[in-house]
Amino acid sequence: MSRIGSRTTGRPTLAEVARLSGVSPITASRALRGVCTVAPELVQKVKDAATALGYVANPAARALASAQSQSVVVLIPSLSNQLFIDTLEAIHDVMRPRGLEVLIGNFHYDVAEEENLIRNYLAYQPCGILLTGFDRTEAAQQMLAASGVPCVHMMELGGPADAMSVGFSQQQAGRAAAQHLIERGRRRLGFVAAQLDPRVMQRAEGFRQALAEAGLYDPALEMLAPQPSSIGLGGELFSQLIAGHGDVDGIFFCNDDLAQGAILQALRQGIDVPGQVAMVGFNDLPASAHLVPRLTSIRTPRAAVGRQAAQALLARLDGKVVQTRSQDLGFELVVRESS
Amino acid sequence: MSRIGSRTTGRPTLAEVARLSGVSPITASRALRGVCTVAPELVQKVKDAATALGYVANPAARALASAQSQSVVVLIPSLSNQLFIDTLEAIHDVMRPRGLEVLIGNFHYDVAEEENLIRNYLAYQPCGILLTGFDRTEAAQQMLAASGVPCVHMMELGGPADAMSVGFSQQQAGRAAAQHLIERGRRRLGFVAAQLDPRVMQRAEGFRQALAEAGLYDPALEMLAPQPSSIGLGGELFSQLIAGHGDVDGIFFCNDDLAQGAILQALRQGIDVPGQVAMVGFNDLPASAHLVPRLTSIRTPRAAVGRQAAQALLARLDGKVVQTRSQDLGFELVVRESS
DNA sequence: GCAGGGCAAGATAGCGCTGTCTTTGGCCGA
DNA sequence: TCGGCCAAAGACAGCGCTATCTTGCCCTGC
Repeated sequence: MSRIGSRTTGRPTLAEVARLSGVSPITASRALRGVCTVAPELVQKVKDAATALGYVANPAARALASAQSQSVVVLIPSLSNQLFIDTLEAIHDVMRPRGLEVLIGNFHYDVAEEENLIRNYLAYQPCGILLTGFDRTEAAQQMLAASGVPCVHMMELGGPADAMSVGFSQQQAGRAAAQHLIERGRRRLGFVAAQLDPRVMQRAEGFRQALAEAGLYDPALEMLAPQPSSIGLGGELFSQLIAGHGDVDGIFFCNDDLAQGAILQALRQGIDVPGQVAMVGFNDLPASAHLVPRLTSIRTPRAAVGRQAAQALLARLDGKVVQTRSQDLGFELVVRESS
Repeated sequence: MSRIGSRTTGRPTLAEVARLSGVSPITASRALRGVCTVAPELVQKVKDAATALGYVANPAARALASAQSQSVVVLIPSLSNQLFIDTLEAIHDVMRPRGLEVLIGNFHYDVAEEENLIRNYLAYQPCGILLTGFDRTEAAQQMLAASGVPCVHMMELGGPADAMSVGFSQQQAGRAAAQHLIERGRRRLGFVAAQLDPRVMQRAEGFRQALAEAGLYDPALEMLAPQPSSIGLGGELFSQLIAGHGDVDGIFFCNDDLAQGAILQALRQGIDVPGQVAMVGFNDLPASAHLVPRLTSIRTPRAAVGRQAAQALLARLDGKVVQTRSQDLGFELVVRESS
């Protein structure tokens, strides 16, 4: 009896496509989704009708009927860090062509906020979730497990035995930085870090271990700042470190922007890099190869992490048996002028 | 008769919340949505029940029933440009607390791809769309108009009389760069640009006009490269320009990364900045203030653009009468050592 | 020649929520 | 005291699609 004030959207519906192509709505639905039990000529007819009408399926109706949306949730700790942007872009590039929507949750390095995002995003019934690292609340882990939605963990390796992960060993990367500086004959090695997230702390741990093994570890040469990493902060921390410990002859920065700030600050203060101090950055951001001197850095496969994580998830969704639950994409020490 | 293989999701539904709180599902729905015709004590009861059950509304069902999703589409030309990330983050920060999902479409500076994205994203029945600039296909414009979904245009001003926009005058910004260099006594002024999108070309136009008015315009001093803007490219274009025109004494770069690359290249080649050549960048990216010499740049309100555009859209959705259809947020010439 | 099996296509029945109309009940003025 | 009115709560139906079951057909094998 509802005549007045139609609640319809005005957009063409599956029923109209079905009518135009002379089949039932279900067949039209199957044809458009590529379900293989439909005769090829019918598929063509349906697709033609859909094109003619400008039909695009209503994702809400689809999600409601199938109890699953065509979307993937990505939870990252920050949008301000180039690192995650590269990863995000790679994920987008894999997912979009498959017709999957990417829902981005920025939890600002806060596990409580991440838990909230998980609670809310699970309501979307995503077909998969891409997470950063393994550090989250008990409640968040339980919700994820209870939902049954496939998860892939990015950036770190390890975690629970049944967890899929794509990343590299942050700790090994820290070790590599230390070993490189030691090989270069440096003995008073500093560590400068900001935004002390779990991955930064893993790098710190690796760096410390390598120094300790060489009998060179001196906690006084560590500058750990909780605030976000930035070029300006890098310059400041570098100045402080040098002012307090003039004998420092090598520094590992937990992120390239800190190292870049330090190089520029050194240039300003007339401190010779690498003559007086060698520097090693992390992530190999675009500017690093162009600085004066060019910055030695540990190149991390951040785009590859996004791409492989996305593909691993897709493989899992396609029902393929995923053998390698944990993919180590490694890292690469790129030696340049600063060391 | 469907007993076996329940199609339900296992998640608590509105009906369960209603049952637990002793009201009808509709009342529960209204209570949770904040519809004001529900008695306060009932609202509290319903909210308590929802919390107790861990209820989160199913967005798909909600969108289907109301013919509108709680999401906003943002279409940007690139994720690789820090500019758009800042804008995006600001949009996120405004929308998320309002419970609105942000759907990001990256159209890679391609109007055909943008048209496609619009077609597909309209199927989501978003409650608003944020667009970059005014340059799009006829079909895209028609779809947007036909959909009736409110749009806000970012980054540029002007456009159709009924269009809402938040941005600044790209052309004026180009003029400002030229005027600054002219005031500094520079006479042989170069223009270096990449990623020649409509906004870059507007800046170019403003720059040219100011030069022409001063009788200083020389097309030979323009370097226009279609590829994406980058530090490396900036260094290359700078070298080429100087090699071909040794008398150039001032350069305006359409983006800071180009200018940064040029400054570093100059440092390497021993070219004095600003002694021999003054440089002005665009966007005032984070590194610019720290380079040696510090880069003069035109600071653009990219985060503010995102924030205001988002708020303008929200105001429109709240039914507020929007007076200022076009918001000019201006720009700021930040003079530093490079000029 | 006919039973049985397999497969393509359709009928049916919701998914979980909200727009719309209807009902209920309390309060006011006459 | 009573009719009328308004606000609050509920009944009903349906948004557009797909999971599931059913039907009908053709082919195979004895």
